[in-house]
Amino acid sequence: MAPTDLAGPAPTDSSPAPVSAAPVPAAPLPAAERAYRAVKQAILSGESPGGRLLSEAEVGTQLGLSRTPVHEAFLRLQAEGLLDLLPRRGAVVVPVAPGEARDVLEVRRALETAAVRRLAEAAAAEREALDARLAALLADQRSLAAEQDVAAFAQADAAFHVALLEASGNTVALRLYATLADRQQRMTIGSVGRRPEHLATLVDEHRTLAALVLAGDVDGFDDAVTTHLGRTHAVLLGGAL
Amino acid sequence: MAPTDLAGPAPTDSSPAPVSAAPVPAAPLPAAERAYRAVKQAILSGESPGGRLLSEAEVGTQLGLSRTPVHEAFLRLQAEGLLDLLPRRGAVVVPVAPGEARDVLEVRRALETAAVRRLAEAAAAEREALDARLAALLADQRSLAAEQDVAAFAQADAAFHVALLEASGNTVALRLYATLADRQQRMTIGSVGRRPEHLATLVDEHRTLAALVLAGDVDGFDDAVTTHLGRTHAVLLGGAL
DNA sequence: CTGGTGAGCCTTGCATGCAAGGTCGTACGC
DNA sequence: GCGTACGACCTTGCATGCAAGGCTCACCAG
Repeated sequence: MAPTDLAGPAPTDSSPAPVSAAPVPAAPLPAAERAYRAVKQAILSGESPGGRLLSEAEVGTQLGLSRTPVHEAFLRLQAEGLLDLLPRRGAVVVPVAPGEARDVLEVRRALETAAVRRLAEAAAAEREALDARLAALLADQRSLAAEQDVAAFAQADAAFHVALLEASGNTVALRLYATLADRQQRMTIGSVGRRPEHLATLVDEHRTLAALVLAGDVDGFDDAVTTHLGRTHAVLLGGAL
Repeated sequence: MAPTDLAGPAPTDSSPAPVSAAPVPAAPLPAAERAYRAVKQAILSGESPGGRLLSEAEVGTQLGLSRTPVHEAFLRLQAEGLLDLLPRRGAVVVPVAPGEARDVLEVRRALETAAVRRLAEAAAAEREALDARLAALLADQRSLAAEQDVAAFAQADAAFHVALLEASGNTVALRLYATLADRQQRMTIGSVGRRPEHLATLVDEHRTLAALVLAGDVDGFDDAVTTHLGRTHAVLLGGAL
């Protein structure tokens, strides 16, 4: 058994919270949320690979929770397309589909270009405010690229692209975009760190993208971001450039 | 009380399924699924307007279910962005945001154009197969337009656009697109039937779109679909053309 | 009349219990 | 040896019970 390893210590008693010595000062986080994050993390990190059969009781025991919050977590993950709930069988981790990388990249391109299109129609002041924000993010990326910290860079990269969506003000697009980030993380993890020497190239491309946004050049952005997304994927995943 | 009217007869006993005289031969549908559909329908149809506070017990009573399946339904609807769950308060129906129509339309345009772009790169045979399918859908639409059955036409219209996404083979995009349809339905319902005399125009535009897809003219499609989506929204919603 | 305080009611969070459904393994018949 | 049927186990579906948290409203003091 023991398909995954979601919890640390196995709780022998059923007390709700084992006192918790977490440094987080905030509320102890509801059980359902803990279950959700734990299972999602296990899936995205590849710890629970595609095809794995998860059972509520099993996960619940490992996390020291009852089945109820785990069940709810499974439901949420099914809605996100990460889990497939089989009626009376269990929950299987949906395997990454063969062409999923291409699918995600295409949608990201479409959403980002749409965001830039809206920005191009907005007041120049709005674009300049965004540009200032992007400049700050670029500075971070430059140092991360210099340190060749691929994991941190991946996060900074995501922040850059999300900033575009946020600035566009299209909340519907932003929500959809967020689910894509999860999927991409899942595809990327496990091969992170493949090409740290190319991170600087990605930063350069980000600078170019920022300039195109500021200029309101939608077509130029569309071309550039298409290339960029493909390269990002290649660098982080270690595929062909 | 009685904010919504989700159930028909009030079940006095707690038997799981009241024999059910439904003509559907399939399984009696799980309780959680029934709760989900009922609540979603109530939201999308506008029966439960934005801002309304729903309680699990209340809905459960109306549907003859316990709180558990209703709770699960609420969770799913929150994931879809239709419900906002307040920790110990209840669930409020998320109101349609002011710019939501524009947001949805932009994303639809982006996703559809992306689909056509991929189709344009695919084999011509694939486009021809799609074209045949679209032609069949167009025939349906023509008769529905003639009958000025706006509700049925709205469904046929959705089917046309979904067919494009399906044919592209981008399952990620297709999933995202499906959630958009829900939102658009919610914006549309309540004003359906405003401009039945313009349905023929929409059919014509669909024919044009189909031709552009067949020809692989991505830019032409992008332009045409942008106009078309705006007009569709206007016709079904009764706004300015 | 106004401000504050307390209790009660309402809500959900979560654990548990029971029952139904499915799968797999085994034993039996051929 | 092979096919089939039966049984036990494992899974989820859902109802229920208990407890915690928040809001509202009434009551009281000033």
